[in-house]
Amino acid sequence: MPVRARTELMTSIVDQLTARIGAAFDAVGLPAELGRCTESDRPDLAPYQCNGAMAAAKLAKKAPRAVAEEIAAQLGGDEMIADLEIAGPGFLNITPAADVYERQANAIAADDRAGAGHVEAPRKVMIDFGGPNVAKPMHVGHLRSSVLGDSLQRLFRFRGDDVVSDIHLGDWGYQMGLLVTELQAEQPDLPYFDPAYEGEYPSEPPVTIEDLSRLYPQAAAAAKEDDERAALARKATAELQAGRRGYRALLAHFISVSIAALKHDFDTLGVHFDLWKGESDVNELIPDLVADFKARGVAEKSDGAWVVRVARDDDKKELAPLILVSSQGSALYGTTDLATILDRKNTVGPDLILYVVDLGQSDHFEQVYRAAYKAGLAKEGSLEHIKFGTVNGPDGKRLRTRAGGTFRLADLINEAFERAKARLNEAGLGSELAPAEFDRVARMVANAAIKFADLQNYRTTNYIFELDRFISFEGKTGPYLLYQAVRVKSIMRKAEAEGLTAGPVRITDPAEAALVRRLDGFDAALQRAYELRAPNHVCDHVYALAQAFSSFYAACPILPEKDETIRASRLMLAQTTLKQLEIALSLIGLDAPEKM
RNA sequence: GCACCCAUAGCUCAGCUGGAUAGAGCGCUGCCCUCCGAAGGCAGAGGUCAGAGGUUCGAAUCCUCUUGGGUGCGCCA
Repeated sequence: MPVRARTELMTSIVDQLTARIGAAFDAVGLPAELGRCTESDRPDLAPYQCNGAMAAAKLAKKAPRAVAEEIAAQLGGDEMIADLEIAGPGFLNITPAADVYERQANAIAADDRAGAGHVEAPRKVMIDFGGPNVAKPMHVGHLRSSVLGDSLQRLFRFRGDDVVSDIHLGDWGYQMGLLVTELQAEQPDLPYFDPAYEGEYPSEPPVTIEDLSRLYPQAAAAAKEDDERAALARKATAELQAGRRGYRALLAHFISVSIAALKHDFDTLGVHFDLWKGESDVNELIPDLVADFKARGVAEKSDGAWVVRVARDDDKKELAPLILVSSQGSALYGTTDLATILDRKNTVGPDLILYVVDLGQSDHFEQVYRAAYKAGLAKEGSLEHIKFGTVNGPDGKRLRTRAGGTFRLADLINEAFERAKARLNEAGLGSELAPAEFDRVARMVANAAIKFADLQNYRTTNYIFELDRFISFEGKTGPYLLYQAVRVKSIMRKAEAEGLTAGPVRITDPAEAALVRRLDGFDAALQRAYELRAPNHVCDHVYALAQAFSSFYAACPILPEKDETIRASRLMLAQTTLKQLEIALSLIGLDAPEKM
């Protein structure tokens, strides 16, 4: 099959109509962009609409209805349009010819991407997951960067970009000094603390992940209370960054222990990174970067520190300068971020970097981006902060444990898993599946619940975490979507067992046409999600598709249908729906089992 | 104090570059399984889109102000 033919076939009905109506606008001397069609807001009147005539009225210096009539006259003999009516001030209501749906359905059925297109010019895109900290266990905030970032990496990759994802661990600052000194207080005899020690350090880490998650809060609390304790940690931080051997060896252990634990959590969620780099990886680049910034006048001295001024005249409020080197001589968060941009420029060469980080850090990233542009480390506009809101409890405040502490991500994942198992047992699935398979299905359900609940909201929304609602199999939830996919799979299995095969789509019922329209909207939904970096548009589409299938399923018998042609057609619709469902689900990180 | 994010049905949330009668889920009221998975479908009630101005043929959407909430604001990350 020639590629060009497929591309031609895969133009959505909306786009085909837009092209034709655009040409009609062009023919009467108006901009073709006015021909843009959309699915109708009034499906009771017609399935598609175009509002261009009203926008054209000013340009054409005519009444909008008159423009609409001219366009309608242009489109008189169009074989794709069965009916075109002018309504209200100048709406064009368009009903496509009956065979349009059939042709489109068959094209989508034949396409292994189920109608989804590619970006026109693929780019190299890096996705920065905003780094869990080595010292601290992941909390619910990390759920959002993980789930959102993962969906974006899947979406961008699917659309054709060359994506490199990086977890970007927080493994370098003051927190590390806190950890080192806290461990020293507990186990002063370890060789890492002996400056005179010259031998090899043990290859076995001196701590477990449990030790780390105990030591850090302990140290942080102590340092908050006691300035001397804090000073000790600061000194250790400086020595670590200066390269003190024992401390660097300890850091390597902390990182490897943390990565092992993080990998476990991320594997459970089904989130994967190409790179497990961290802040400490770019330390070597900092001295030259700082020297370069000073030499070129990008950085200047201010109150004993070296800063990069990033304020702009048209700012509504003055943005504080980015502090490159503190008055104590140490590198800060922003310095490391700049060095990371340099590192990525040298090793990956991205056209675009997306930072999936909560919106509380907006100012920080604005500073870093401006400094990077100013210094020529990145092209203006090539760094984007993909910001997101908080996960809240039922009280509308940040989600906390009953005791008031931060909510650990691992606990949340685990709780969802337990609830999913209980629910599946109620449904009698526990006795039907082998234990390992049962757990696998429960995991899929739990992840679907958590991920869909998160992604169906627009990124910046602060949403309330209610596991009861998310894990429900009824309504707009992840488990419901899995159920729909599983139901279609069951039909396809049964069809295969009975030796029934799919055939060309023929539209015999309004529910079939509605399903085709929904299938046909796939690419538009993906484009919107891609452009806005907003997977909630993918969620909307999957849910609408699942609903359209359910309506179709209720209205149109598939396997029981007596007419062979119609049965084959409906099987084709079911098969195509399943294909698109599975692709769409994969883009939000969900995976449907065979049975549940 | 300043900046940013937000305010839409009883509750939780959508709303694509401004378009007709503002949508979905939960909850509520009715129907629909001798038939493919009813974890479903169909129908209905429920809204001054926080408030007030403005731009526009047209505003939940854009601008200004007010009220109410969240977050951040020079040497933590």
